[in-house]
Amino acid sequence: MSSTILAGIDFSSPSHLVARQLIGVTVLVDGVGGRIVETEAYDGEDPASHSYSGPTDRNVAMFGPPAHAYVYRSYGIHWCLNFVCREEGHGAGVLIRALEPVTGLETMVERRGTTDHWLLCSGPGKLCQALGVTRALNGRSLAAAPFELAPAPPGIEVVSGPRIGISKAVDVPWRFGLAHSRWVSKPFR
DNA sequence: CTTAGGATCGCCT
DNA sequence: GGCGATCCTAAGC
Repeated sequence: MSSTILAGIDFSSPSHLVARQLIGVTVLVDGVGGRIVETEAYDGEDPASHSYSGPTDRNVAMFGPPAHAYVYRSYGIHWCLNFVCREEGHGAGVLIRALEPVTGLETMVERRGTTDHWLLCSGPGKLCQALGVTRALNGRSLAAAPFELAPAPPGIEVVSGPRIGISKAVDVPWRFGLAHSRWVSKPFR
């Protein structure tokens, strides 16, 4: 079996721990990407999670091996990227909500149709468009191309708060962000 | 500044 | 038929 440790993170850990550790990690897709500044954790026992009611055709990747991608379509329009974590079969993952764009700026601008760098990756749907993430990457290993992960630098300061855009478990503080970052989808308070 | 509506797919009741 | 782990645009205050 493949290792669940990537970029210095043990993806077999509970989702909220992985979500916190992912802040500051660099993620590239085909060489385009940046530094993760915002994540949200979801868990198999979590009413707000897609995996709460068990596997379906859409969410089956969440029940597969950790350190793999779960990509789903949101509101019929956007793609959203998750990193599967916890032990296999549990159905947990971390939603990647925002990046600080670092590499491949020209490609992101072209894909997003805006030259405003603040709008390139400041939301789960936006960053998938900027990085070219689609269903084609669903279930793929994060340890292999086109994915490329690099560890976070030491001394990262992480803040947390309630998750965005959900109607269940609204008070669970499983949204994590890089402190003071201007690249998040919405400010923390 | 805030609020409202449309786009449109997969899963639910 | 309804409702999302969203985003964009337009209109109102």
